[in-house]
Amino acid sequence: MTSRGPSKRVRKAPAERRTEIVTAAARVGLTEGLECVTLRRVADELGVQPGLVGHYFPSADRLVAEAFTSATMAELDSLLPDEPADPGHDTPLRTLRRFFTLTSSADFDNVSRLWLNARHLSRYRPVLRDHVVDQELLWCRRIEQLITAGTRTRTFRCDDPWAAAVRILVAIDGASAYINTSADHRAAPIAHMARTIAETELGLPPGALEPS
Amino acid sequence: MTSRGPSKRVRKAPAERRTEIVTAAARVGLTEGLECVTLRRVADELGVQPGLVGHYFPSADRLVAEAFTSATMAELDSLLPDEPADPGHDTPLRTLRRFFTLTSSADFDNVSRLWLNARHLSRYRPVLRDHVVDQELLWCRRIEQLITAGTRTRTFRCDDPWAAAVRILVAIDGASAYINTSADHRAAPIAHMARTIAETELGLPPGALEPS
DNA sequence: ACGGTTATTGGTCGCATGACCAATTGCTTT
DNA sequence: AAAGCAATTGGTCATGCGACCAATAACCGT
Repeated sequence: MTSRGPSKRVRKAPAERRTEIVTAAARVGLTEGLECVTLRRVADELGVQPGLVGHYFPSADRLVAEAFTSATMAELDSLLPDEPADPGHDTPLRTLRRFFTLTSSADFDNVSRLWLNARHLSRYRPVLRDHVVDQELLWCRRIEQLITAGTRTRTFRCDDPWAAAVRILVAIDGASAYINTSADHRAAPIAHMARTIAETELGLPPGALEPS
Repeated sequence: MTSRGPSKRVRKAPAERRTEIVTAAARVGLTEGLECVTLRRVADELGVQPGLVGHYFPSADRLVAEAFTSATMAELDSLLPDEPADPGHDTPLRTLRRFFTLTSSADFDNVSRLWLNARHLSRYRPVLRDHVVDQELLWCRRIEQLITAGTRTRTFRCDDPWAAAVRILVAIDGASAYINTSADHRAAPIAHMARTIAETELGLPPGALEPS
């Protein structure tokens, strides 16, 4: 962690410090929830005085909003890299399969919690709300692109890639709505629902998107 | 509203006062959000001192949890009355159709917000969490019963009513996750998704659940 | 009519938050 | 080496929260 000492003062370039703050805030928001992203909490995450965080973010709302964007942006890039590294090997089918494997894994739980968190908090915080809407559209577009690509290679059959992307995300968000309350009874019917819906939306045979 | 006067003291039977408090708390939770259900807010909703609310709810957590249960319980009873008033006229198909009409209407928005709110807050509040799980199962069972009834009259064709009920609710919850952030782009593909899924789950022809 | 029970008042306490600010000190430029 | 800029400190302030409690007054049974 950070040194416990009497706080030797460290001076950094504003840009660097700013991203450092946002990154720390994103970490807190992802693991503990966005309501824990406070000036004080982020400050001692960095071993710094609360006033400093307040200096970079005169309004705490912006900090929360940027923390959310930072976290979800990073997650999206890990789920669906914008440019596939190896176009020959990373087919749309393979990428989508990997996507469902990842979003079904327990590592995605904190991300589910974050989305739930942000969508609720958007009720009270307009700034956050704007960021959430942006990210929702971004995620949706990223999936749409993937579907469109797969349609061109005849892997998928889909008339309206945008609508398909929207519906796939609805299924994922619906399933992850229970992340904090999951009763075991519901687990089974839910587990593969998003994957199944995706298969029908894309004209794939059942099981085509199961992890290989 | 309540009188503004120097608060003539009114004494009520404990049971009555208690339900009065819970009802007021439910109203606040439904319209303003569960984080607004505070001792003070509920107290002046009733024109009463905060200490009184604290007297009936030594832990504020229970108040929030009971407010949620009260609100969702009432809503469920209005959506799917436990005993159909007229068994000859209220067929399962009709009831389900009405259910989708109501859940799609704007009057349901506050309920969607409440569920989203509660599911997120459950992350931090174990007592609320238990109540949410109970209500989730209750809503699910109520739909399962309806499906089972419709299966007996050969209206629906469905092997696993429980799984069908779960998936229908996932679709509804998925769609209502965007209640606070809805970008218009997504509105169209989402609108009828739950209804469509229900139709396929129950072996109904497309449009069978559209409002008549 | 009266006394006792208890629902209700009206206040206090400690804590956490965001906002704000003067003083300090590290770094860069001259 | 000196000066100036600004990143950083370390504190204050008002607000809203839950918890707690002694005093009060409304209602009941006698």
